[in-house]
Amino acid sequence: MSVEIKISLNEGLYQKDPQDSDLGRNIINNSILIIEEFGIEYFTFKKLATQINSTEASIYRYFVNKHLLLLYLVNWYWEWVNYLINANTLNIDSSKRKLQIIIHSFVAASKENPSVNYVNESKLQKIVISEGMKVYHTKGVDDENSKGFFKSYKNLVLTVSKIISEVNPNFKYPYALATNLFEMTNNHSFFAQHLPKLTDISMNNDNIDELESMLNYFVDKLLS
Amino acid sequence: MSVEIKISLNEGLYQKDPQDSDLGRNIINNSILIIEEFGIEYFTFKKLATQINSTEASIYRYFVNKHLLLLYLVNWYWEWVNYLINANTLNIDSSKRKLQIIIHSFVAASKENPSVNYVNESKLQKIVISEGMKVYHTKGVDDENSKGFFKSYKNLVLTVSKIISEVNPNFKYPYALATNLFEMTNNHSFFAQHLPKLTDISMNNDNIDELESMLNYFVDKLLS
DNA sequence: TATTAATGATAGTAATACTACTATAAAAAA
DNA sequence: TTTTTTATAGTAGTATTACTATCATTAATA
Repeated sequence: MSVEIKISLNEGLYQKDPQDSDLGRNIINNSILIIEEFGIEYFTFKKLATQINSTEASIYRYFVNKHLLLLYLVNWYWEWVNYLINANTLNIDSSKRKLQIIIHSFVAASKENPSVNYVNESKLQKIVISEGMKVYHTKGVDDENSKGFFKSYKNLVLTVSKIISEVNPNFKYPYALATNLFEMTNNHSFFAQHLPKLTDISMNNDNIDELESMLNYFVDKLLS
Repeated sequence: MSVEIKISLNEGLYQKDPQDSDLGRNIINNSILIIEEFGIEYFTFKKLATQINSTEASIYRYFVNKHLLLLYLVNWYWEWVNYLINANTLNIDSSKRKLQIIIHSFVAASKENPSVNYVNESKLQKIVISEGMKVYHTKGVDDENSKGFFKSYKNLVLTVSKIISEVNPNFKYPYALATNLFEMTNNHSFFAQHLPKLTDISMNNDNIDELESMLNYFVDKLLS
């Protein structure tokens, strides 16, 4: 028993929809595995082709280059988190509670039931934490932004900012706080693991409670 | 009349200290210009060599690769901001006021009097805003961290966290807030220019007041 | 004057990031 | 059924990147 979720993404992100073929789904699936393990710098279409017994040329039919492939994956994550938030706040009345659920979704997205079998959500979250910000820190942002490649992120931020404004209509920075919550989640996950002197949370194994507490504390204070 | 400031950086960052020779200073100076204008992806040692009428091989004598060169530049910035903070808070008694000065230093670092003639601080700040986070979002972080390559950042965060704790000794997240202030400064500078839907501040020309106000507001609320 | 250090000049290599063209098998349309 | 289209694989080739190595030249130092 599984509910099929079709995540639809901006068509400009790919040459050919990878969700529509075995090879495409294989590309998604295995690029996540390789990037998560070795990082985006190491990752090449050649290595991916070898791993899935295909060829570079075939992969290029799906994605223009590895940057666009990464952007596709990160967009997928943004859409997925947005979906999670909508699903989990559907029957909640309290805006404060909604915001707690949002924070939980940011932190624990990868703990949710996997919804698409060719996407390892847990590894994808790690990619977003480690490589996510690279998709917009390029000289091509403005161009890509005009093509709508960051629409999913802006949507997510809009969703969250609305709830923030419901909690406190006088708060002057709902967008900045929404963005910051998402970025802080990812940054401090990363810092806890790799640069612990830059954070207060300790995150051995997979204990994410501290991070969630901190984000809730920040939000409570700022919106009080 | 100028006060000479020698910024000393971890020796592992370079093969040969670029501050000690004309070629070295030329490398620093021109790499800042190229990276600021075209981004780190476009930047290569070959292009830099052509621009300064030198050779790839000569540049490799100073830096192992472009990643280490970028890390050197970003370290330089971290040290410089740390220096600015120390200089500008020296005779200040109030911790609250110190924190305001810190925020001002983060936001307006590039507006300070230039201190080293082969470093364009204004362009370096833009590099840090656009490319800074890439220096630690790599698979080599742990290794580089163990060599002390992020010491300057950790130092900066330590300095700021101490002041935060002075303002409110009960605040549980001084390190995270310190880091977040620095990262938020850079992120929202970038968002204001390229992805305005992700922030509330509008930053046409070089009006940085809104950003500074926001950061002060966040700090006040969180530490109250 | 001999020695060392710094830089330049040149060459070469493996990997990356592609593009192009052909072949073949399977699916869809005629 | 035959034809056509589509999807993928296979192969080859190119410019650029990211280096490494070697040797020559010049300037500074002993």
